Amino acid sequence: MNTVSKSMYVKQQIVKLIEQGVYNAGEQLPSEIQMAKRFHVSRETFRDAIKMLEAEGRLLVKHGVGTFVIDPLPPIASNLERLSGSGEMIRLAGLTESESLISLANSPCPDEVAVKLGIRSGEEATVLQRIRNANGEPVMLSVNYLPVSVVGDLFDRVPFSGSLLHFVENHLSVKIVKADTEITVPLHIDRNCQQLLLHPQTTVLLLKQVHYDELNRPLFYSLDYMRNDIFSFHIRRSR
Amino acid sequence: MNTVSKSMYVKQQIVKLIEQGVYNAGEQLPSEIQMAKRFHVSRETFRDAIKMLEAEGRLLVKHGVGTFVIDPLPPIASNLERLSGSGEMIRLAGLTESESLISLANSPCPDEVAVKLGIRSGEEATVLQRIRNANGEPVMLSVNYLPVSVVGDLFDRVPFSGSLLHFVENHLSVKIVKADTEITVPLHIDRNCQQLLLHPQTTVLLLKQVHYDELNRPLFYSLDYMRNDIFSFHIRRSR
DNA sequence: CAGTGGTCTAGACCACCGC
DNA sequence: CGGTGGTCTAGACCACTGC
Repeated sequence: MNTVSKSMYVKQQIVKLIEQGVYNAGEQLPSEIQMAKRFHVSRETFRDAIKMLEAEGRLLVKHGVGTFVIDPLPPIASNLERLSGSGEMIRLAGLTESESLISLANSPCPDEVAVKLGIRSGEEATVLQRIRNANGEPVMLSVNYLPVSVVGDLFDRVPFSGSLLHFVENHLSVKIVKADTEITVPLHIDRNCQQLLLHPQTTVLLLKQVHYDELNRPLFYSLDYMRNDIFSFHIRRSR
Repeated sequence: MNTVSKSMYVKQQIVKLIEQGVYNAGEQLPSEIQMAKRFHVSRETFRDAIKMLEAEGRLLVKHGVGTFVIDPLPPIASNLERLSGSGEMIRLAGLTESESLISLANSPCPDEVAVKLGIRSGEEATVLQRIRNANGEPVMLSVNYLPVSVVGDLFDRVPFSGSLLHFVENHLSVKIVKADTEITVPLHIDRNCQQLLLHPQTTVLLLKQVHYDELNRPLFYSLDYMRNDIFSFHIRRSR
C-alpha cells in the first residue's frame, strides 16, 4: 500500500474543494486554526498542506491577512526546469525516434569542456555523437563528453544503447539529478548546426549542459542542438 | 532591527562550519537530535535549517541513513528562473544602458497575443516598442502588449519612463511576480531580429513572455529580442 | 485592538536503512 | 535490531495587517 501523509491528503482535499467551487479564485480561506480543526489535524500539518499549494501557485498566503485562492496557471508545455534526457524530450514533443546515428571515440577534452567538468585541460574523454531522426528527418544532434576518469572503459565493455542517462546510471551506479544548462543560439558556421538546417523555417537552439550526480560532482558535458520548429522550451520565472 | 529567525541563524552557522572545514564534502553530519541539542534549538527548528540547505543543494539528506555535506555548485551566471526586467538584465550583463528608442501606440491585439493573455482576439492594447543600446550599439529590442482593459489610459495620463515592471506596479498597484517564458530562436526574416544583426558573430534569442500578478492574472505580453553575444541565459535543471 | 499567519517547542510515533 | 530521518501533535508566543 502506498500510504500518503496526512498533509498530502489534506492538500488534495483542498484542491478538490477548490475544483468543486466551494472556494473560488480570489476568495479567502477560513483561518488555519479553523481549517485544522475541520480536517482533524494539527495546525502545523494543515500548514504543510498550505505550503505545498502555495509553492504550486494555487494559494496566496499573506501574513497577518489571510490565505487566498488564486487561479491556477496553465501547465507548462515542455518545462526546461525538469531535467530529462534527449530521448524523453523527443517523446515529449510527440515524436517517435526512428534512428540514432552514432560515432564513438576517445579524444582529449577541449578546454571549454574541461573547465566546466573541473578536470585538466586535454584530459582524455569518451566522445559520443548522435543524430536523432523523426519522420525521416534529423531533429536533434548531440555531442557528449564523458571523462575517462569517470566512465573508465565502460564503453568498451558494454555496448551502448538507449538513453545515455540510464546507461550511465545503471553501469556506474550513480544518479544524475541536476544539470546546469546554458541556452544559446549557435552560429550558422557551426558544422553541427548545419546538419539540422534543411528547411528555411528551421532555426536551431543549442543547449550546453553539465550533468551532476547527487553529490554535485560533474559527470559529463553535453551539446544538444535541437530544432526549434520541432521542440519548444518553456520556463516559469518568479521573483 | 532585522531579526533573523532561529532556523535561519542555524542555517548560517552550518554554512560557516562547512566553510571552515569542520564538515567537508562527502562527510556525514551528526544526527538531527544531537545537532539540535548542540544548537540549543528543537529538532524541528534544526530540520528547517536543513531543509533550506538541501533546497540550495548544499546538503544531501537520506532517509534512514543520514545527512551529508556536498560540494556547492557554482552560482548560476544569469539565471533565467529569476524574473527580472529588461533593464535589470542589461545591468546584469555588465552594460550601461545608454538610450532607449520608443514607439508607443494603441492597436488591436494579434491573435497569438490575445490567446496568451486570455482576452478577446482583436481587443485593443497599448503596444510599447523599445530598442536598448549599450556601447553605442543596439543590444536588445522589446515589444510589449498591454491590454487597455488592464492599463486603461495610463500611458496618456502619465509619461512612461524607466522600467516597465516598476511603471506598471507603481501606477496600477499590482505586483508582477511570475512570468511564463518561451525561449525561441527567431527567423532571419523577422524584422525585429534583423535590427540587432549587425555583426557576423551575432545571434539573437527571442523570449516570449506572459507576465502575471500575484493572483495569476495575465497582465501583459512581451517579445524580447536579445543578442546572444551580449547576454547569456542559464538554468539549473533537476529531476 | 482583534485576527491573521510565522516561528518554535518537547515529545511521540512511524518509515527506512544497514548490520 | 538500533540508529537515522519523516511526520504529527497541542500548545505557546511573536509579527504583521486592517480597522
